[in-house]
Amino acid sequence: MYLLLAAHPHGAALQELTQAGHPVPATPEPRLISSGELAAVVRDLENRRPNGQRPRWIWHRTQDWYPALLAAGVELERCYDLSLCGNILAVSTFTAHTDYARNAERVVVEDPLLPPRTLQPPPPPADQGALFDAPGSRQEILRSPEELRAEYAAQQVALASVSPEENRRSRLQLLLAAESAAAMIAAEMQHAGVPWREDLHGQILADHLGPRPPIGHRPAKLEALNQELRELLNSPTLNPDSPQDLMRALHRNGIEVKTTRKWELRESTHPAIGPLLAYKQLSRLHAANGWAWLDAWVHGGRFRPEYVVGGVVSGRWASRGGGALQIPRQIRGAVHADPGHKLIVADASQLEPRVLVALARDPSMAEAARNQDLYAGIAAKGFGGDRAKAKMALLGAMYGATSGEAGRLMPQLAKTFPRAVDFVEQAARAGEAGGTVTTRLGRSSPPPSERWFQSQRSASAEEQRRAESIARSRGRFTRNFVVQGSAADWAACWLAELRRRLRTLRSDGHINAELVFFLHDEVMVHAPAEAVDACIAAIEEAASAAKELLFGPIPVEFPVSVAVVDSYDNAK
DNA sequence: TCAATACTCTCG
DNA sequence: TTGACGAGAGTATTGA
Repeated sequence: MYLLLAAHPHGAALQELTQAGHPVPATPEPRLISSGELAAVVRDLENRRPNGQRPRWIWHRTQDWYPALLAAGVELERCYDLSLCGNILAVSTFTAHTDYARNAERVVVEDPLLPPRTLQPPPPPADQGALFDAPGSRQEILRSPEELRAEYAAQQVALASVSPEENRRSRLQLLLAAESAAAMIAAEMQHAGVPWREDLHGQILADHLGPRPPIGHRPAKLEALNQELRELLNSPTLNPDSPQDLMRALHRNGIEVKTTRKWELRESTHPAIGPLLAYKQLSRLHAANGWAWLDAWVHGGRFRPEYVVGGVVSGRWASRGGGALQIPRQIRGAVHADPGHKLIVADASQLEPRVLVALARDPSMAEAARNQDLYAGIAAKGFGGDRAKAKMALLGAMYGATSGEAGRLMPQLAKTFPRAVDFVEQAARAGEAGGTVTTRLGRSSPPPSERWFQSQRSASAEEQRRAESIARSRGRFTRNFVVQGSAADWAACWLAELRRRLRTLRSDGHINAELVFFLHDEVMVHAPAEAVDACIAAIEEAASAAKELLFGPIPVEFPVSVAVVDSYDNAK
C-alpha cells in the first residue's frame, strides 16, 4: 500500500496510490484529515497491514512530517522521501537520459527557509496543532496532492527507464530506499537523543577549567594561563584568542612561526609554548563544549542534534547545530548509558579502502583485504611489511596526494595493485575533464562549478596554470567522491538493515534497543544490558547484508569492530 | 554597525 | 600559490 501525505490548509490530504503513482480506483479523491486527528489516522493505517505489509508513506520531506508523528508516539516502517529521492534522480548518471533529469531545475527546489547556522537548539517537539501552520515553521513547497503525485509518478518513470544492465536499476532503487530510510532514522535518532550525563560533563569541565565563571569571564584555569603567557611573552595586554595579537607577541620573542596553529607551535621549544598549547586546548573546550553548550543542547539527559540527510554531496550526513559530528574525545565521558543499559559502539574498520577494493575488483588487494587489518595485508604484499607506508600510500591514492612521502609511494602501490590505483585515477581524470562520477548505488557528483568553466576559457600562461590547478583540485574531489560516496552508500544500507533488525527485536522480543548516534562509519545503540548479544548480532548481520546488497558475493570482508561500554570514552 | 571572511579547532 | 578528501562551529577581523 502506497499512501501519499500532502499538506493541506486544514491539516493533511491523504491518498492511496499504486506503485506507479496513480490513484487507487476505490479511493480516487484525497481524504482530508484535520491536524488533530492526523496522528491517530496514520497510526491506524500503519497497523492495518492488509497483505501483511505495512504501507509506504510518500511525502515531500520526512522532516516535515515524521518528528511530530514521533512526538505523538507514532513510529512508521517505511517511507519515500520525494525531496531526497528527487535530488538523487536529478543528477544521477543512471537517469541522465530521462525527461526527469532534463527538467530537474523545475522540480528540485532549494529550501528558502533553512534556519541560520548558529548555536540555536531546535524548537521543542511540535504538538499536533503546530504541525503545519506554526509561524516560521517549514512549509511544504510542493503543496497539492496532485503535484506530489505527479512528482512521484515522474520519479518512478525515471527509475523504470534505467538500464537493468549491471543491476543499475535495482542499485538505484536500493539507494532511494536507503536514503528514505536514512531520513526516518535521522528523525528517530533526534527523537531518542544521545544519552548524556550533565553531571559527568560538568565534572569534566570543572576538572579542566575550574568552577563555572560568570557569563563573559574566563574560567579560572584559563585566566591563570593567560596571565602566565602575558609574563612569559612580556606582553601585558596579550589576548591569546586573537591570532594577530598572538603572532606579534610570538615574533617579539623570537618565535618565528607563520601561523599560530598548534602543530606549528609544537616545533618551538620556547617556554611559553607549553602554556600556550594548554590555553588553546582549554579555550576550545570552553568555547565549543562548555557550560553554554550544555545549557543549550542537553535536556533531560539527552543530546538531540539535528541531522541533515543528504547534506553532503557525497551522500554523507551533515548536522545543524550542536556540533553533533565533532564530539571531541575529551568530553565523550559524558556520553553514558542509562542504569541497566549499555552503549554498543560499532564502527566499520577501514571502510573506505575496503570499498575501493570492492569497487575496483582488484584481486590482489582483495586478498590483502581478507586480513582483519587491511593495511597490514597491503603492507605484506607491496611494502615489505611496512604498515605505516602501506597506509599512507593507500590514503594518498584515495585523496590524490602528489607530493611528499605519499606521492613518492604511488608508483610502488600502482605496481602491486594496478586495478585499484587505476580506478581512482580514472575518477580523477574524469573530474579534471569536467565530467561527473558516480557511486556504486548511483549517486553522482555535481557538475563543475562556474569557476571551473571560467577557468577553462583562460588565455594567458598564468591563467593556464591556474586553470590546471583548478582542474586538478576537481580531480581530487571526484577521485575521493567515488570512494567516500560509495562508503556512504554502504553505511546507509548498514543503518537501514540495522534499523529493520532492531525493530524486529522490539516487536518480537520486546527488547527496547535504540539507535542513538551515527557518524559516517560508526553507529551507537543504547540497549538494555540483557539485549547486548542480540544487538551485536544485528549489527554484524546488517554489515554483511549491506555488503551483499552493494556488491553481491565478492571475496571482500567489511568487518565491524564492536565495543560494549557504559561510557563512550571507553569505546576506542 | 553588522555581515562576510579568515583562522583555528574538532570529527570521519 | 600547486596546500591530500569531506564536513561544522566559535571567535576575531575585515570591509561595505
